[in-house]
Amino acid sequence: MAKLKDVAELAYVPMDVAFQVLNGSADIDAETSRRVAKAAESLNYSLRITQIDIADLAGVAKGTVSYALNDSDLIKPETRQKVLDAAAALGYNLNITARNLRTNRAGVVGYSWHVADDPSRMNYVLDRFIYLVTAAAEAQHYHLLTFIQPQSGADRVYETLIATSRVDGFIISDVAYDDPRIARLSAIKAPFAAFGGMYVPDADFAYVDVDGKRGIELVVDHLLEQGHERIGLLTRHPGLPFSDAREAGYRTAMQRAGLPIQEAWIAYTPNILGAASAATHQVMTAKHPPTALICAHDLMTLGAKSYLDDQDLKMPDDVALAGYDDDPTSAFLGITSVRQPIEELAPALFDILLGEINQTPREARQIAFAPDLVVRPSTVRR
Amino acid sequence: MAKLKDVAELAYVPMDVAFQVLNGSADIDAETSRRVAKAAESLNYSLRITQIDIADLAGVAKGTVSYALNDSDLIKPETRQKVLDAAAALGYNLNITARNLRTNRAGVVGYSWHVADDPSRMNYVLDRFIYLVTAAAEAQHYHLLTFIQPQSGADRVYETLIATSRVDGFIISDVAYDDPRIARLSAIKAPFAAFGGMYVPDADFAYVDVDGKRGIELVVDHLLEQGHERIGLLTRHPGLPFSDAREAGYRTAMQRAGLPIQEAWIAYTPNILGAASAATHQVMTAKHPPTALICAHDLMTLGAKSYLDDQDLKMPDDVALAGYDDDPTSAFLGITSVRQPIEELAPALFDILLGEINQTPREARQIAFAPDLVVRPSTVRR
DNA sequence: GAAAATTATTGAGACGTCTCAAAAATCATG
DNA sequence: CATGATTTTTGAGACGTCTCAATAATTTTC
Repeated sequence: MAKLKDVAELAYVPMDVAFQVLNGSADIDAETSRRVAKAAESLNYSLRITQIDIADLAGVAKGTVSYALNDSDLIKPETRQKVLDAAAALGYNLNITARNLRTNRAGVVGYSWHVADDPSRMNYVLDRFIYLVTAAAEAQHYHLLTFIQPQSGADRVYETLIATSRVDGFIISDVAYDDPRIARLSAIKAPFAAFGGMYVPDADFAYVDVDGKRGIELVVDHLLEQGHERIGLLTRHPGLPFSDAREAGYRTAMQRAGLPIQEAWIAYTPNILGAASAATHQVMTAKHPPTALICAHDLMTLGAKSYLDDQDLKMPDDVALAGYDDDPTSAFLGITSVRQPIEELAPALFDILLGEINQTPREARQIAFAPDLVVRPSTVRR
Repeated sequence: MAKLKDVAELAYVPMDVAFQVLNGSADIDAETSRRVAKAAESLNYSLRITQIDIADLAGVAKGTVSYALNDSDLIKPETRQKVLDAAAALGYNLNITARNLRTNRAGVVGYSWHVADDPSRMNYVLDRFIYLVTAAAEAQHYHLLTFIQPQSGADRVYETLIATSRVDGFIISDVAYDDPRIARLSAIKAPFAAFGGMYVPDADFAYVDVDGKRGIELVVDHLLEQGHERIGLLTRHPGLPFSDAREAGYRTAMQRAGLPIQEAWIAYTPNILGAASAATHQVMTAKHPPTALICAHDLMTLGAKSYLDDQDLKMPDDVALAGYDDDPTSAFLGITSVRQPIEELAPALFDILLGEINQTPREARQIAFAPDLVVRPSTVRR
C-alpha cells in the first residue's frame, strides 16, 4: 500500500505539507493542495499515519520509532526527540488494535453488573464501585467493557469474552456460593477478581470484600448503647454469602449481649421498596414489636421508612431505623447507615486483578475491609 | 513459530490428539501425553488454536477456513462442514483483535455516563437506557466501553478513543448547547449518536430524544383537569436543553389555559434531594402557594415528597405532586410521573449509530419520541 | 590510535485474520 | 469430449505494531 512518503514524493512536497493538505489542518496554497490531492488519488492513498510514516519523516527505521514512542532507554535522547517531533508533526495516533495483536493483550477488563431482568439492578454502592474501578483502570491505561450476563449460563458469556481475546480479565460482583462463573473462570485459568468472597467457604480466588457481619454488629452494638433490647432485622432471603453474613452479624451481636431473639423480628424480603414496606409491617405488628429496626440492604431502608411514615411512627423515638450502604437517600433522610469504604476498595481490587492478569499475584490477593457506621438522627434520641 | 501440526507430527499423533493432550480435555494415555508434551516443549509451542491449525486439520487452505467460518457462500457446503468440524475438534476461538486489525474496526462503542464528580450521577433512566443500549449492541455483536469524561476537556478523551481505534463510535448523553464533544466529534467526522438533541438549535447530528416540553405539558394538562389553577414547578437552573424544554412546556401549557404564572411558584434547584426539599419549602411558603407541584427531574420528587411529609401535607388533597422519569420510587410512592419510552428509544439509537458508523445513515437519524403520563394517586382526588 | 567493549539503530518477521487475484476443479454446451 | 463458463479453492499479502538478532556507531581502554 502507498505510504504518505510516496504521496509526498509524487507531489514534490515535504511529507508534513502533504499531511497538512490531506488533513486539512493548515492553509496550503491551492496549487500545492491540488497536486497532493491528485497524488493521493492516483495512489489510492487514504490518510492514516503509522509509525512507518514517522520513520520516513524522521529518517530512522520503523523499529526505532516504536522504541522511541514507548520510551525505551535503548534510544538516544536526540533520536527520541526527532521521532516525537515527527509524530507530532503528523498528528500520529497509536493503533491500539495493532499493538494488542502483537502483544497479545486487550487492555480491557470486563464487568457485568447488568444481570438481565433483575429489577433491583440499580444500586448506589455498585454504581460508585464501578466508577472507581473504571478510574483505577484508566490510570493503568485499561478500559472497562460492560456486558450483559444472562440469568442462566452466564459463565459461557465470560468464557467467550476471554477466549476471543476481547478482555484480559474480569471484575465480578454479587458472588454466590459455588458461583458457576468462578468455577469456570478458575477452570480455564482466566484472570479475575471479585467484589465479595470472604464469606464464601474455602474461597481461593482473588477478592476484596467488606465485612458485612461486622457491619451489622456495629449497628446492633450502637442500638444497644442507645438502650434498645428488642431489635428487628430486614434482610434478603438466605442463600447469598454477603446477605447471610449480615444476618449472622445480627445474631452474633444479640447473642453476645445476652439478648433473646424473636424470630418474628426478622423478615426476609427482596430488596425492593414495596416488599420491604410489607415486611416492615409484618415485623412491627408482631406481638412484642421491636423498638429498633435494621435494614440490611439499601432499598429496604426507604421501604421501611415509608411504612413508618404511613403509620405516623417517628424516628428515633417510636422506632429507631438503621440501614446499609450509606447512600445519598439515607444521608438526606438522616438515617444511620453502614458505610463501605468503596474509595479504598475499588483501586485495591483493580490492583489485585492486574496481578492476576500479569501472573504476578499480589501478596494480599484476598482483602477484607472494615465497614464503619455513620450515625444519624434516626437512631439517636435527643 | 511452531504450529499444532508441527507438534503433532513430531509426536507421531493426530492433531486432535495433540490438542487434547495440551488442552487436558480428554484422557490420553500417559505415554502419548508425554511424547506430545515433549514435542511441544522442544518446539517451544504454546497452545493457541488459529485458523491455520484448522486448515491443517481439515486439509484446506487458510483462506478457505476464514471464508467458511464467516459463512461466505463461496464455499461448498461439504467443505464448510469439514472446516466447522475441525474447528470444533480443536475448540477454536476467533481472535477478535486480529480480525479488528484486518478489518479496521473495533466492534466497540464508547459511552461515558460517568461525569467525574457529578453527585447526581446515578439515575434510573440513564441506567435503564445504558442497559438497553448494551443489549441492542450485543445483538449486533458490538460491545460497550465505558469511560470517564473529565469535567473539562472531555472532548479530548473522546478524540483519543476514536483516534486510537479503541472504539468505532460513541453514544453520548446529557447534551448541552454548543456541546464541545459534539463540535469536536463532528469536526473529526467521528460517528456518534446522542440521547437528546431535539431542543438544541440547528442540531444536525444524529439523535433520539423524548419531547420533554410535551412531557410537562401532559402533566400540566392533567393537573388542570383535576381542577388545579395554581401549579408550581421545580426544575434545574436554566442552561440545559432538556431542562429548558421542560420549563417551556410548563409555561406553554399554563399560557394555553389562560392561567397566570407567578414566578414564586417556580424554583430552580440542583437535582439533589436536600436542595429540592429546600426549594419546595420556598415554593410552598410563597404568598399564594401552588396547590399542585411538578418536579421536572427525578430526584426532586423525593426531595419534595419528603418536605411535604415533614409539613404533614397530604397528597393529593393538600398538594398534588407529579414527577419525571417514572422511576421505581415514584411507582412505590404512588406519584404521577412522566414516562420516557426507553425501551423503544435505546435500540433505535443504537441502530442510528450503526448507520453513522457504517456510513449508511438512516433515513430518520433524528427521532423524537413522545412521552406519556403515568397517573397515580398523588394527583387524583378521590 | 587500534582493539575491545558498549551503546544505538536497523531490518526483518511475527501476531491472526481477511480478501484479492490467480489457479484449479467442476459443470454445461454443442 | 473439447471448449468455455462457472464454481470453488488456493496462496500470498496486508493491516500496524513490537521485538529479536544483527549491524553500525560510539566510547572506553591500553
